[in-house]
Amino acid sequence: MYRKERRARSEDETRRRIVEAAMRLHEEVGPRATTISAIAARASVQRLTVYRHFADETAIFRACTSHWLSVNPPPDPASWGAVAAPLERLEAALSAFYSYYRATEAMWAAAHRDLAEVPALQEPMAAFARFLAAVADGLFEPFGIGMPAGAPLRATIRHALDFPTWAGLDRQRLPEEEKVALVLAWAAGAAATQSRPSPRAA
Amino acid sequence: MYRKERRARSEDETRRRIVEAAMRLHEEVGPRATTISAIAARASVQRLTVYRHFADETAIFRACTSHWLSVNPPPDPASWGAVAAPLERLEAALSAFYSYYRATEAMWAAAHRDLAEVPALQEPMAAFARFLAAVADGLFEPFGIGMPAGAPLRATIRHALDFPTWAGLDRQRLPEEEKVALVLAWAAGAAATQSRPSPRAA
DNA sequence: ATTTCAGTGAACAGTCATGTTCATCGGAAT
DNA sequence: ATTCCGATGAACATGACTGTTCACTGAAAT
Repeated sequence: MYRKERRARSEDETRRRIVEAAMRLHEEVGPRATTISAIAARASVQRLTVYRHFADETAIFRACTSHWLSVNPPPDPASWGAVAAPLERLEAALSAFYSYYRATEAMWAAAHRDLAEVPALQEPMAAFARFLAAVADGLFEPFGIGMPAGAPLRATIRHALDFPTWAGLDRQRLPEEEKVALVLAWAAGAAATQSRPSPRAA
Repeated sequence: MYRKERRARSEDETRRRIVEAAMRLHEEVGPRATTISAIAARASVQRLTVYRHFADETAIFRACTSHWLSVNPPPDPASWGAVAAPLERLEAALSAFYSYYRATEAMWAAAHRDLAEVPALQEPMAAFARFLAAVADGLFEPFGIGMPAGAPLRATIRHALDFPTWAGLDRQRLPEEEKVALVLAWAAGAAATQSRPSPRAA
């Protein structure tokens, strides 16, 4: 029989080169504008070879996403799990997310931009949104504010964790520490509104 | 001579139809994906006719932008100019912007999404950003906080005026009044940090 | 030495958009 | 009645990408 060893390795090498090329293009021009031709050229591989390794663009996409996430893992909630004080915990999480966003800015910007046009992007982005929601809950809970009253604080935390929020503050040229400090101020303000009753009956 | 009267009117009619078609397409599929062919089809006009009326896509673009802005004028700072109390003034402005954004959501989302890929979009968007900066200044000033100290509040107001901020809060399903209330809470929190000194010397 | 097969290079058909030319229609202006 | 000219419809060349076929190469595996 034919078991192939070194052969399989060089095969994997080619595949890896294709995935890496696709990844860099997703980052540079966005997933939407990334053509199979461009991937092949960037990987120094024949276009046909790409087709041989991946059935369709979605398959390339999946490979890219998981590879990229393994190289750029999002912040781990465990890293601030030990911090008991709610504000410090929030600060730790925000710092982690904001430096993550700074490091991976190009990819997140591209992903958000092309979200509507690239169906294969929607599942992973939705998953990340669920992750952010869970993180927000984990940061909100230690404040010990009940849910109808805590809604503003909860919404503030969730908003702060979003990439577009970071990007918006970054466009204002705020350095990372000031972004974090600003959000902490918002949280303080939002927490203070908890008692403000909605104008029900006049 | 040939002065054309009714003729000119029907000519303008055609032009108007083209601009309207382009506008609706910009809103529906985004400026980037709007092709001249699609504009012609939508306007029930021959493709060649579009070329006759506009030299290049940029020309169509300019016509669209100005027409759209005349139909959808952004909030006028004069409408809250009379409100003296800084917080109420801020509230009035935010309400105005947020209902404007709700009404024109599709276009703003498309514009922000395609900003990088459509050069003709960059000038008008930059102009709008300058407008927002001016509005932010006008809302910040009445608080009477000096500039080094007031930076967080100023940044908060500017952030709140951005379309992506509105869109992010909207994705959290906050109704307009709650968005405004939330931002007011942030502003209160940001204003309260004005005295916090930065850790200069240890 | 021979088999196997990933990758090559070239070609082809198909889709969609661009920008340009040309002869022609038909209503408005004279 | 005749001229003007905006709009038409069809055609053509161009460029980019997709997906597929085919014969071929060359190195790894036997």
